[in-house]
Amino acid sequence: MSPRTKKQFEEIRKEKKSIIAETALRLFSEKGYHATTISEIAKKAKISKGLLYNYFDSKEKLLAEILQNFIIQMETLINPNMDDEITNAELESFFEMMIESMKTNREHWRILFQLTMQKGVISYIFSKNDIGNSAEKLMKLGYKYFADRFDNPQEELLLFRSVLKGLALIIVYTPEACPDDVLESFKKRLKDIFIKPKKTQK
Amino acid sequence: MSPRTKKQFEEIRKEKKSIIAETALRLFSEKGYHATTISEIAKKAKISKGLLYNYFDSKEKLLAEILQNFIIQMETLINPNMDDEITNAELESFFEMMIESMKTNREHWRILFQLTMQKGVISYIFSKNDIGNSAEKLMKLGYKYFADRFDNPQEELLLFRSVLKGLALIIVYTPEACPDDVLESFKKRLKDIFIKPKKTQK
Amino acid sequence: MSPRTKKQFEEIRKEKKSIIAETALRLFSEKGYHATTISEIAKKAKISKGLLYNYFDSKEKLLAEILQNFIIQMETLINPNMDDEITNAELESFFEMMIESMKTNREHWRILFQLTMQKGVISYIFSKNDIGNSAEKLMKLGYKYFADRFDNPQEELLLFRSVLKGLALIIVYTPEACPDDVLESFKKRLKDIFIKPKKTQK
Amino acid sequence: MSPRTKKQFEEIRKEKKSIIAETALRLFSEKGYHATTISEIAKKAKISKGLLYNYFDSKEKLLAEILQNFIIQMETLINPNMDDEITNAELESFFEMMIESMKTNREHWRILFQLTMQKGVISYIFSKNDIGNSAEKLMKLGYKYFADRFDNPQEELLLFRSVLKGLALIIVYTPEACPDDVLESFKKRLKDIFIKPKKTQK
DNA sequence: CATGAATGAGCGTTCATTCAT
DNA sequence: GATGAATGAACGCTCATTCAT
Repeated sequence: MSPRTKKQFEEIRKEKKSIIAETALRLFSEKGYHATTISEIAKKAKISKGLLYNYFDSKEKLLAEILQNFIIQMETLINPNMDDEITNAELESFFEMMIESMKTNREHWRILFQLTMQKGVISYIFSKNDIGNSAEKLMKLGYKYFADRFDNPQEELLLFRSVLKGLALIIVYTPEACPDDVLESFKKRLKDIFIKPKKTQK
Repeated sequence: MSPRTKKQFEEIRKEKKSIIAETALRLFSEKGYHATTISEIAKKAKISKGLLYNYFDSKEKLLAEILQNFIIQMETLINPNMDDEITNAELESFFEMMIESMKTNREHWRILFQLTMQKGVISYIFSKNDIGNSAEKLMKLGYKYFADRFDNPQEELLLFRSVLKGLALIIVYTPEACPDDVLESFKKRLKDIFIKPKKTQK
Repeated sequence: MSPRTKKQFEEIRKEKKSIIAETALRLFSEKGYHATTISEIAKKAKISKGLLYNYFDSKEKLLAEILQNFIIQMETLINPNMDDEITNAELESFFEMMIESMKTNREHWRILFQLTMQKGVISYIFSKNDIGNSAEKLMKLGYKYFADRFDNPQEELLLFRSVLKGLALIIVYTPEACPDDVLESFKKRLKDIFIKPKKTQK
Repeated sequence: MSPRTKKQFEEIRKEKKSIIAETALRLFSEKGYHATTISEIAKKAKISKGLLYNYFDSKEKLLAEILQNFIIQMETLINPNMDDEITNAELESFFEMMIESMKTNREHWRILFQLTMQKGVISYIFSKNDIGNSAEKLMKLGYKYFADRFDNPQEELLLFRSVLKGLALIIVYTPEACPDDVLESFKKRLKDIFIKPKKTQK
């Protein structure tokens, strides 16, 4: 029974923090941020309220921290590694990754959707990330992608964004409405629509 | 000097009620139902909290009343007049009307989006309407529409729903991202994709 | 169509005031003073809230005024006309009158019971009447009555007061529990118990 | 330094809950249920409003919990152990226990009196107990008791109930009006009146 | 590290009272 | 005289947060 080493303590801390975060994630995504109480999170995570505040400074910080990693991850996904152009292959893999992410991170996406739909909370969280910048940059690259391939790039970009956003909603909120096989053929359909060779410069 | 007539009172009531409802509509749509307080609504509507309850029985009823007309309107829009089949013309006008509704009822749609994304609140309000039924019926008719025209109707229905949902989000939350002219050509694009003659029966 | 005379106006005022008072009396007695709202009284009396305040200064004053007459009436009932002694005949008629009053003024009595059972409200109302004094005086005379006739006057006075109070509760709150015929024979029983000739002075 | 044990917490809870309940009991009995506010109870109990709700779910539940034990106790008192008949000894001990209860549970009785005198509140609390049933059964047994002993049982039952009710009011609200010695001789007087041998069957 | 008792600001709501008409 | 819209203080209650242990 030697006293636990610092490392072990840290391990425990990390694990407990993770449990809390996951519990909160689930509750936030199900009931919404405002409708979820700290008491409920603590109870479901089987710890005391006091301890929760030992790990997270506030309810808002808890939310922020939960989304932090996910947002960073999304940022890298959104933020193409090259700065000048999106290739067909990149768009294709962007598709795949986004859909994969929606399927595996349903709860994060739900929270994100809720937050983007109301003023206030989100700004605080997003202010710490470059996600706004990344999104803007992506939009420009996207526009260029479509401009290089379609006669009406704005229209096509809008279609692209609509489909993706809508699909996200469906996957995240009514997954039973898009079983895997349908989703697979659906992806093909999307590729048929959006992935085209660049127009030849005359 | 003489007391106000019944008509005058009615006038006052109607007008004030309308002011309150509009203020609440705006705040609910901006900040979300839960994050909006009665105090805030009252302050923004420049009345006392007490008076609000002279016009609306509760916060929930206020929300319900705000959405009531809109939901009924949506229901008739969603609920096709014929029970067996959707024609090309009907789908086209459905498009048009939905997009028109999103543009003119941005705030109602925002609230609706928020509500559908969290358990609880919505059920009470929707329980009084057949919107669930209508939606289900529409889904079936939609499937039939695509089944009559496409080789892979499930996939096509998913595409259709995705585009519509996504477009709704964009129009409602970032209208600056889809100016009228782009939207017009976009509608044509959609029609090209989804409106097709029925496959001939062999 | 000559304009109404002052007298007529007063007549109308008086009548309306009476309607309000009666409505309030009924509600106070049924639901209790605190649980009855001014709005409810006004609605049941078919007048506006504002008008009610034209006739009564406040809810408390309304209550006070309702009880005023009744209390005065009770006071004269309680307050024996002679100052030195209660005769057998007087006690008998006191019996009769009290029971009669309970039967005919059920609602007033209910309010009175409620009020005597809580601090605060009652003091204000009773402070304007001599009912406290009268009661005290009566108690002394009562004691003398029993002292002149019974070996254990204190005990007998307690019995007397208990019976009367309890009977009041029963008549006022569960009148169905004492139909007229039972009540009649009951009165005889009471007289048998309490009405006796004075003990002869040795 | 080390966290409190479960036992310690239980101790604290129990004690504080008791303080709150006693404070509420006193205020309810003095001012009435409706006229007593949660703020007042909290202030008098020297805790915050919030804490009160840590111990009691609502004002109504607080009332219910305060009365719960007392009502159960009353029920067993009221509910005679045998189902067919009340004996002289039982009536005598019923007397004694009732009077004892009124003296020691003055505040509970006050609340009970108040509640029985207004519609609404009481029903909720009583619905959970069989007190209504018990009372009804007692009434039948009581009638039988008097029918077996007196020529006019209805009248005698009414007298019995009146005396008891009235005495309760006096003991509970003006205890100074019935000192112990008077009460003792009073009880004897009552026994003389009501306790008699059964009439012999002819 | 861990507990949950305790706080207090603020919530949705009610209602006696006032006042312009 | 008569109306009911309007007020505001106070109600019962909730909950993020703190802190003694």
